[in-house]
Amino acid sequence: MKIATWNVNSVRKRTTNLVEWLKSAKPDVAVLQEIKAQEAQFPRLEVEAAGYKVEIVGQKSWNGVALLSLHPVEITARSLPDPETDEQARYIEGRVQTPQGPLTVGGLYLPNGNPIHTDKFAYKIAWMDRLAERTRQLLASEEMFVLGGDYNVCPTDADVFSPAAFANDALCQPQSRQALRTLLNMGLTDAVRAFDPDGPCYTFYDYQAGAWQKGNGLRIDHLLLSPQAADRLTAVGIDKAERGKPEPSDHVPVWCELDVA
DNA sequence: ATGGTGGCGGTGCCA
Repeated sequence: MKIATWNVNSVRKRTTNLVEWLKSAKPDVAVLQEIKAQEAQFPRLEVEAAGYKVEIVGQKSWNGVALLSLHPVEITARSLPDPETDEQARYIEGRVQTPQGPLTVGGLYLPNGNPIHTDKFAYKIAWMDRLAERTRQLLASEEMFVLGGDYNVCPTDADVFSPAAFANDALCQPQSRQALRTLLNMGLTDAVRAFDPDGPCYTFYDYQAGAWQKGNGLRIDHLLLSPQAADRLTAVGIDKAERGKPEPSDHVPVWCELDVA
C-alpha cells in the first residue's frame, strides 16, 4: 500500500503534472494540498480517468485539500475538531480497508504562520493543537494511520538549507518545532527520517531566487505514521524530479509503502 | 540589503 502527499499549488494549473505523476507513481492513496479550488473547479474527470476516486474539501482561491484513492474510501473527517466550522479548508481524512485491517489516511495543509508575532502565527499554533487532539483520538483506535501533508514546519535545522536565513521564519520557530515534536512524542513516526536520519531530504524549493537550481530547499512535507502503520513501513521516497519538470509545483511528492498484504 | 517567482483574480494577498 503506497501512500503519498503532494502540495500541488493549484490543481488546475497542475492537472497535467498530477495525472502524469499518478500514472507513473501509482499511489494507492494520495493526499493533495493547496488545490486552490472549489469542488466544482476540481479536474475530477481527468483524475477519475486515471483510476482514482476523488474526495475534496475545497475553498475558493486559497488552501483546499483532496484525497485520491484507487480503493473504496470512507471519509471520516473534513475538518479538525474544535471547531469543525473552520472556514479554511485544510484537512481531509478517509479510511480504506486492507487485509491487515483498516488504514486511515489524513491529508493536512498546516497554516504557514508568517509573519511571526501576528495572529497568523497564533492560528498556526492553535491549528497544531487541534491536530494533536485529532491524533489523540486516532491513537485511541490502536489502528494503522498515516497523517500526510504540508506541515509547514522544518523539524530541525538539518531540514533547512540556511538555518540562519530562516531563524525568524514561522516554519522554524521553537514553538512550531515543539508542537511537531508533541506529535512525535505521542508515538508517531516521521517516515522519511526512519529511513534517512541525516540527509537533507528537501520537499520544497521556492520559485524565487533560483532556489531549485541552487539546491536551496526545505523539508516541510511529512508523513507521520501511527505505531501500527510504522510497524509495516517498508519504503519511503521523495519524487524530486517533479520539481524540474515544466510548470512545476514548488513542492514535490513524498510517499511511503506499508506492507499490509 | 534587496528583490527575486508564481497563483488567484483582476487588486493586492498569500506563500
